[in-house]
Amino acid sequence: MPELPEVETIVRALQNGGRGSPPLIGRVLQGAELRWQRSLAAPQPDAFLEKIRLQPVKAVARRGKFILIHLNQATLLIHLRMSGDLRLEPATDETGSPVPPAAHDRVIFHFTDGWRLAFNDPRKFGRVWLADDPQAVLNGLGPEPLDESLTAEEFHRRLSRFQRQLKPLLLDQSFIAGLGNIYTDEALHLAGLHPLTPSHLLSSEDAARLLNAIRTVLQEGIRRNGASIDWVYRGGSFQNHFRAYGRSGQPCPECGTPIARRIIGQRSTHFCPACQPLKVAPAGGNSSTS
DNA sequence: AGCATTACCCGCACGC
DNA sequence: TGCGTGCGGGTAATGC
Repeated sequence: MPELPEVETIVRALQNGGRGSPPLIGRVLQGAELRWQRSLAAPQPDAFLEKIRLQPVKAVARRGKFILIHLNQATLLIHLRMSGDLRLEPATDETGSPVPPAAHDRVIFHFTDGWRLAFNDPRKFGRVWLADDPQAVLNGLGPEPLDESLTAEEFHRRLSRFQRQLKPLLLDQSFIAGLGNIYTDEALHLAGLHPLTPSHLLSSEDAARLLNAIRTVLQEGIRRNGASIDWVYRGGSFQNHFRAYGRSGQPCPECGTPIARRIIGQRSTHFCPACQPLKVAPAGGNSSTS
């Protein structure tokens, strides 16, 4: 269920407590149960289990949509993909009897204090890595959208570098890290840009407006603890404030025109045909004759 | 050749 | 029951 704001919400809960759970920091790993082998991307199960044993959690962080759990010697990386979630909870109830795993718990980390971190993932798309150097897994990710060091000028240069449709480009994690289907549609609507606009046609003003829109929707998503949609409820409330996503046929909040929906880049895409007109390539230009 | 787009795949649950 | 859909992303094929 994660895009950047949902992952950030989970990370903050593991850092400071929240979402009904205490902090993760400081607990010491005892071991792990691999209930679905393919949820572990690397290394092999035996090496994985041996290396996490008695490792303390020193810090929790996020990069793009990845959750980073820094241990003493290595880093656990978790990607929730479409349906993953994490639960930190006691492994036993008040009477001391073990609490059975939930349906779809794929990996369960056990701590020496009797607590456990369950990686729950109905669709089995999520993955867990253990890496000496997290950069080896994260390599290829584009810039963090909320990082101030990404300037409007640099963003414009990056957009100009490709001739790609905005929607698939913003979904490409090597272009910018953390956006998914919801926040991309929301940002394009807020910026007034058609999802099919070729990226190199954006003016520097367009680019600045788009970067601001991306930051605005991500920050609002974080402020509302993410969005909770489909059957997986996580406590966020951003779904009650969507401008375009999931609102096909309903009035655009800006102009009242019905929101359109079409498939772009294999993903359902929602936009206002009036507020987000398609920018066209300048007429004239190349002649094909020799 | 090289980039951009499209097709397909991967489990599962839910609504119609 | 059957079918369409989905907060993601990798690989392969096709197109320009």
